[in-house]
Amino acid sequence: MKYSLETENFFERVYHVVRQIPYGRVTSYGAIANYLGAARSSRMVGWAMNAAHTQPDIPAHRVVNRNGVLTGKMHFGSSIAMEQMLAEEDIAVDNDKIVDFKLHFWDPSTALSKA
DNA sequence: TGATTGACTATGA
DNA sequence: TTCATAGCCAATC
Repeated sequence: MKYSLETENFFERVYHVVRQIPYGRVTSYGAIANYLGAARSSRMVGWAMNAAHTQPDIPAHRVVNRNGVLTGKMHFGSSIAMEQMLAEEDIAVDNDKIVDFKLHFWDPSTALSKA
């Protein structure tokens, strides 16, 4: 079968960025999309994360929406699995939402210091 | 091939 | 401030 190199590349980029998320930090789909130059394609990041389940090294629990809400927690098998993993990284989660999200927020565009 | 969906975000009321 | 709608692009049905 045939894969779209651009799409595959996009997915790879998403995985790469997510892997760069340091311990105790989180980021948003939009931030990743923005770093990839697809700020309007934040949904594609979510789609990539859906496929990220094929990649065991993807800390998807560090990726939330712009409000810091664990929108994808249901994709971790357990509804509490995601917040538990975040709790292990000293990230407080209240009502499926990261406490002081902006303090834990990690912007790849800034952290990776794009050229 | 065409229509619908989706781990989102931004804007308007 | 909260709710509803539009836009985005790719994958799935």
